[in-house]
Amino acid sequence: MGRKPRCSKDGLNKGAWTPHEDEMLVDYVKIHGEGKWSNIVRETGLKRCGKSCRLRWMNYLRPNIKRGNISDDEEDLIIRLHKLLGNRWSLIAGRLPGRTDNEIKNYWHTNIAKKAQLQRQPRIDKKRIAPGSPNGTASNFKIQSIESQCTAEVAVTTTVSKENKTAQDLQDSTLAMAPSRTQENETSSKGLASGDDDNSSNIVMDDNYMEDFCKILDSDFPKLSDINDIITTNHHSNDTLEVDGDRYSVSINGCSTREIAEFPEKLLEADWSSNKCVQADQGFDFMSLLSFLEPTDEDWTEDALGSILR
DNA sequence: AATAGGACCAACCGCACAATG
DNA sequence: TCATTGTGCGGTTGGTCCTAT
Repeated sequence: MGRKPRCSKDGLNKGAWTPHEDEMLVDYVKIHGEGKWSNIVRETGLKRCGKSCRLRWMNYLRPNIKRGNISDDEEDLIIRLHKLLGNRWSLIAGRLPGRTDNEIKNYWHTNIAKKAQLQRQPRIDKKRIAPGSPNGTASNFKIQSIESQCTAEVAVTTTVSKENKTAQDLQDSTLAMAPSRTQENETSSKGLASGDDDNSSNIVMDDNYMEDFCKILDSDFPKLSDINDIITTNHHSNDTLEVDGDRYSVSINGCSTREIAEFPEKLLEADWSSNKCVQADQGFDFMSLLSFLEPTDEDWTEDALGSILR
């Protein structure tokens, strides 16, 4: 935000750390603990900026840093977590004791990404099918994007179909609910599509619920409990989703809202505490999770869940 | 033995965001 | 309310090591 990087101050060392510098940093942390990195320069005379000190400590000097090759199990976990979390290296590293985000990031780029490239299929970039017939009798608006992952290209499609509103109306209203996602995250997906979605579930929502629901699904890390609340609160016995008297059917990635409703319940039932992959009361990337499961072509079964919990 | 190219990884850079004055 | 500071994160760079020719 317009602030000059402190590391660019004159007189501060850059490049590889010397053993003496390491020693000074370790001594400082032993006495003062982690944090307050910018004080180190003032208090020790170490000619490194705070950021550099933090990085050196976190990635190299910190106790319990695990050195050596990434094991097969660790690689497997990295791939799975990357499926779930994307390039959130610090979160991934948090699930791998002794490994740093930098190390995992490097490993990903030098090993796993390379493997993935070999397996990569021809890519279809964001595809957008414009609204259909202007008379609005059918809603044919569809956005489809590709979730590019290390071993598979998975199309993730959010679908909302309407029965008595013009396609453009629906496009305008629903896109307006979450304008940020498509701007900020090209690999995320969102869309509206035509409405022969017979698997649609039985949900009635008013405007507020619809808005909440879309906001949650379109956030980067919707909370399971939030999704669950919205869906279960509005789950009724008829076959449509109603907003302002208009009827919609909703599906995500081809899954009906009933399946979506069951999905978080199953996730909540799962023993997240033992695998620490994703905590039920924390955020997770719903779309990534869907795309992770999608290639298995399975329902939301315990087996499918088990495959990511393993 | 020399060297070019690739692989690896530590460190840097820019940005975002929360805290603080 | 706004500017500044501190911290953390992901992307990128560049130095070093390794390997093939």
